Amino acid sequence: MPRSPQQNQAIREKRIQQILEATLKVYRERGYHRAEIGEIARVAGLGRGLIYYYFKDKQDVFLTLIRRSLEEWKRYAEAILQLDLPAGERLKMYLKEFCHLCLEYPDMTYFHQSVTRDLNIIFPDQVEEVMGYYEEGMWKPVRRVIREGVESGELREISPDMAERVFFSVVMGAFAPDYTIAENQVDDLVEAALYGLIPERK
Amino acid sequence: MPRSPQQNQAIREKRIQQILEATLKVYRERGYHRAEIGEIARVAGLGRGLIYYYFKDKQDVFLTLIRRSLEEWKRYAEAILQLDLPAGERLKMYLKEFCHLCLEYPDMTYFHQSVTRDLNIIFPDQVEEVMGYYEEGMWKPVRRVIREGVESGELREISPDMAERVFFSVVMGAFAPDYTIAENQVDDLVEAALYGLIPERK
Amino acid sequence: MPRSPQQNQAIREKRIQQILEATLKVYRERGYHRAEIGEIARVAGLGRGLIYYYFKDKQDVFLTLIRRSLEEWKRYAEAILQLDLPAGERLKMYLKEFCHLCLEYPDMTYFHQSVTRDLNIIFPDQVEEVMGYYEEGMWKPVRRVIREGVESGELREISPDMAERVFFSVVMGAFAPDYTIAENQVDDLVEAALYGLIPERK
Amino acid sequence: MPRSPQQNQAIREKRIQQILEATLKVYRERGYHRAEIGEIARVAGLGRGLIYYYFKDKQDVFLTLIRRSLEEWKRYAEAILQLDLPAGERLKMYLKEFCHLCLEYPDMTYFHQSVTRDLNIIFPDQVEEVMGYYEEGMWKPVRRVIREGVESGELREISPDMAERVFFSVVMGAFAPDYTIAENQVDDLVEAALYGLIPERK
DNA sequence: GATGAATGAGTCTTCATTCAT
DNA sequence: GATGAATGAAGACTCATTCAT
Repeated sequence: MPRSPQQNQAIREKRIQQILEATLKVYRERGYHRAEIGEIARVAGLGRGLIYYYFKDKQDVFLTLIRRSLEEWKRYAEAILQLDLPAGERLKMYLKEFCHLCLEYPDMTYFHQSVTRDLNIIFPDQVEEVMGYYEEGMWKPVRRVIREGVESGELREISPDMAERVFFSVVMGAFAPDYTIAENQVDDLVEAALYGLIPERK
Repeated sequence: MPRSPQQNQAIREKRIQQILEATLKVYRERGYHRAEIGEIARVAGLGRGLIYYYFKDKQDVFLTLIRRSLEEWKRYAEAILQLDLPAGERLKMYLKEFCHLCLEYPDMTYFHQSVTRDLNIIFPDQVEEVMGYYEEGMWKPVRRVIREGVESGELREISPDMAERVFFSVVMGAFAPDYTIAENQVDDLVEAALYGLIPERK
Repeated sequence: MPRSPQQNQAIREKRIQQILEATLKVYRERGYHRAEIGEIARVAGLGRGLIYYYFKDKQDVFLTLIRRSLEEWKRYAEAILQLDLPAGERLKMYLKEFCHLCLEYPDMTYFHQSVTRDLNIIFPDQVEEVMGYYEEGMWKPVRRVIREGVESGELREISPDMAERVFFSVVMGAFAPDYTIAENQVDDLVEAALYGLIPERK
Repeated sequence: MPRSPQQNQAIREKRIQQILEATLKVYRERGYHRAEIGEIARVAGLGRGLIYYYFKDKQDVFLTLIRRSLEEWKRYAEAILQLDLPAGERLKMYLKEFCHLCLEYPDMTYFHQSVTRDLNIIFPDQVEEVMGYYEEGMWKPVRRVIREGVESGELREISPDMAERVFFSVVMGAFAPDYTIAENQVDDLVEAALYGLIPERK
């Protein structure tokens, strides 16, 4: 008695989820090269061969994980960044939300930090493609708002590129693997990112 | 007639340098796991076996590279941080110097950024030891000055830990593999790190 | 449709047997260090990687071979040594049976002789463990009977330790690699071991 | 100022001795394959290359060690075995002397025991040659006396081959790596070898 | 859809041997 | 005679990927 197409589709989606979640866990502990497919299968509670039923190869698993999670984040981010508020306010909200999610999903946080840094190693032949995903899901939404802020005079007069860079650096640095800020430090961090370390200029 | 001990010592030191420099290059292109010893040897212009003559194993090559470069940097950093200037000034000098060196030695910069992020993967059994090297060579010298600055009121009233984190995050973020600032952006970056993105608080 | 657990278990057991038997053959011709895993796999008719699927490493293959064969021998030996006969008779039976088996399975014979001699070289970190297997499977069953024989006056009045040693030495020596006794010499050997070289004492 | 031929000869002989002694020590701890030339040189207190000045290759070192030590033993053994005494007495003296030397030079004892067992592994192409050295230095001198003893009725009526085998087995077995008899057990051992385990035949 | 046994290419590492000095 | 730096062939081990069931 074969399954209905709907049942099959549901199974497919569920399996893919299992695999991607297991990938995240294993990657966190082992990094890309030592994240064995067999271990991912084991953690997902599936047979090893099934991964190759749903994905072309190891890279494809990771590529899919990146693509899916960025699409989701993009929707989330744009909901915040398109609110009807001053640019600075929206950035602050975004920053805080970002921090809270990082704290809630540390494996995902580590994954993206690490992967972005090692793109050319993990995807030597698809660097452009993957960078495109990040550009689209992570940078572009914020970039627009920063530009608005700089143009409207709300943000300091440095180049938007630089502002963007500083903005993200502070955030990413707050979730380094050997040091993660605590929930109650988020506000301070956001302050520091937006207003700097030194209070006044002469 | 055999070589003198001095001659041998000179050869040894030279070879170790060759190997470490080759390691840096290969790591930049391949990352830890794909940085094959054979490739490192080839780039160094040496036989594969020689690496094992000078180093216990692959990890030891990397450990030595970390240790040596941090020792050197520590001497350099302390020379700046112990000048007779206000804390803010010293930090600014340090930041700029750091940026210039990052720009001058991009392979070394990438190496340390990447390695610190993947400590538990590259050195699963020596995380503590390696973190100790970074603590000693990178963090401790700056930490003292930041604390001074916070205590003297020169820096904004956030916890020194946080200040330290922000400070380093900005710097490190400026040298991400897919985006490195240009020489003439250094001053802007330093400004942004120290005075933040938003000029005035209400 | 996947294989049933029973089918898998059967395959596993069969493969392990194949590997252990191949190990015995290759060891006989090459010794431990030159017994390459690749050659063992070839002789077993399997892929090289499969050995690492069933065993942790090369040592583990040998350890398993030792453990399994000694367990089997132990059962066999105890069946003889617990018969209701005088100690001397039981030892004679045991000796003869031992000799016959040595002649029937010369690779196994060579294996144990050689391995026991080189324990500290083959298993530098598990000498104790492996010696324990031999103690349990080989020595202990005989030791009990020898002690009985000495206590009952059936055996000459030397220390049981020494008797045990002589007993085994003779047996083992009869199967040296460059000289193995023939089937029809077994009785003579047993005689000589039990009654010595010189017929009478003054 | 070059050395005289005599000085050179003396140096040569001394170096060869150093190397052979070091070989014995290292072999004891590591076995043939793990007995590295570099380690032998280190233990001998010489440079690694010097070994290849005095010996053709690794095998040659071991071959020389075997040849030299057997020549020496042969002279020693024959002095005993040609005394004007009954065969049984001479064998007993020989046995005791053998045991004492084994206890005095345990590395040499282990060496010969182990090497004879692994001839075909260590010298795959020179088995015959090396077996010849053992035949000449170890077996032949004793064999003659055993034959005399059997013919004169002094030894039990088993084949001389078998007697020879038992004789040596007992001796060799007494110096297994995990069990070596003590000085004061030598007499018991000799007794057991010559008179067996069971005192009387019905 | 699902499983896990099977394979072999790719790497690290060891070590006998050579050779410039 | 003597040294130790240098080499590369050989072997253990890992792991992505395939495939019979």
